[in-house]
Amino acid sequence: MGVSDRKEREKQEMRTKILDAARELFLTVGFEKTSIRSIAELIEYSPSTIYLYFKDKDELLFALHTVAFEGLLQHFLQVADIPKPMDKLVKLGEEYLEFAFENPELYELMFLMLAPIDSLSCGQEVWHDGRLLIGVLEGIIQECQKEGHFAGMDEKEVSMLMWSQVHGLATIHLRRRTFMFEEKDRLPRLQGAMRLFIETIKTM
Amino acid sequence: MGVSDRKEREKQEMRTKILDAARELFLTVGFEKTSIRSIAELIEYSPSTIYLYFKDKDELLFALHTVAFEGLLQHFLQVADIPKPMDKLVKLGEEYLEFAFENPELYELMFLMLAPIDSLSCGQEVWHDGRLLIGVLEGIIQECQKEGHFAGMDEKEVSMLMWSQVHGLATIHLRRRTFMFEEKDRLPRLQGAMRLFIETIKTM
DNA sequence: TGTTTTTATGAACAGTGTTCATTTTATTTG
DNA sequence: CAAATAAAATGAACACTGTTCATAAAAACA
Repeated sequence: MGVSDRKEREKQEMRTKILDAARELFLTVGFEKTSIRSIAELIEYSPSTIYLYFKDKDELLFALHTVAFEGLLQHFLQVADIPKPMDKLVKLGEEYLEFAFENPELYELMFLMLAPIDSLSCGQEVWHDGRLLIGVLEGIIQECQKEGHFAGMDEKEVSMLMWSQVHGLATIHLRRRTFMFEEKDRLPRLQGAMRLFIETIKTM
Repeated sequence: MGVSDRKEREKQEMRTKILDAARELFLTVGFEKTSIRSIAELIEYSPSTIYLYFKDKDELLFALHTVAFEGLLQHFLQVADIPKPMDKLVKLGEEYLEFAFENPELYELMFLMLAPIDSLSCGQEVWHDGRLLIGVLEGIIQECQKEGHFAGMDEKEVSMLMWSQVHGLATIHLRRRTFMFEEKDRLPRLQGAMRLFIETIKTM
């Protein structure tokens, strides 16, 4: 039956059509203001149609989740051809922050939002994308260890230290907590902290 | 006129009554599920009454904001009688994480939520509470510098480094991103990273 | 007591996510 | 090709949300 094949393909096309619209609204008007109804309007279907392709809004968000991780992975792959492992590591951190600042809505989806994770009954395959990125980080850390860095340290702990550091800087900024400081101090504080961090791990 | 005095007092009592109810719901059923209507029901007033005492939901949230910061400040004051500045610093970080883990909803309000900050037209007095805490941190860092630590470093940058580090750990955990790892790995990873961090700053 | 000011309310508005009976469209069968 | 069946799309409705505003109750003042 060639028909059911086409049906399956059309179903997939509709899913990506919805996803694309969701992503567009998500990135332009922000997450808060992206409603099922607005997505439906953009693709010129009724709101209820969306529920034929996605269980609920969280499942829709989670599908975007994967798209977002692929974006960050692209950034990560740019470090591959850097020869020195420690330089790789530094560049990785910088790429991470760059992605976070340039794609705040996607970053929110990946590392800040609670909704799509709490609901989705949390099967382990949900975390595939995230684990991949952590894997890249830990791989580079192990390369560094072969060159004598992070001696006697667990690469899992080192990766956690580094991830949480850049994630902390990213979220403080994305959640406007730098507004606490007068404007001229904001960027220097962030950049200064990052520089300090880089200097520190280089000596580890 | 003793009357207007009493009126003012009653107005204040009503405000705290609303705030207490909001806080209770906030901490029990969570932020997402705390609605104006549910607050009104708890204090046995109509929803519209709340709007006589708070401009909107964000202003209400922001009032809780201050309450939350006072809670963390209490934790911070516990380090005052520790003699060595570096021990103070370490304890401060541990207290910070303890507060975050024990009061996830308050932590969210203070450092994660966007709503009460974006709306409130952001007068500088809004940040008073946060600046106070950063002030405590920077004070202790300066004490450390007098003992030879963080030589040649800007205490603003060091404080940013430390804050973002513990904030990063806190949010990764609070936002369930540790679920990426198998269960037995989660706490060790967090604690390991924190231990590494403490060891590192002790050598700075 | 009558008037004015303050305080509280219920109804309504516009929005949300979601469900479901009904209708439209597409496919298969006689 | 026409009728029966299966699939897809929809509009109306439900139960929420934050918020506003004219009206009603209560308190303060004259």
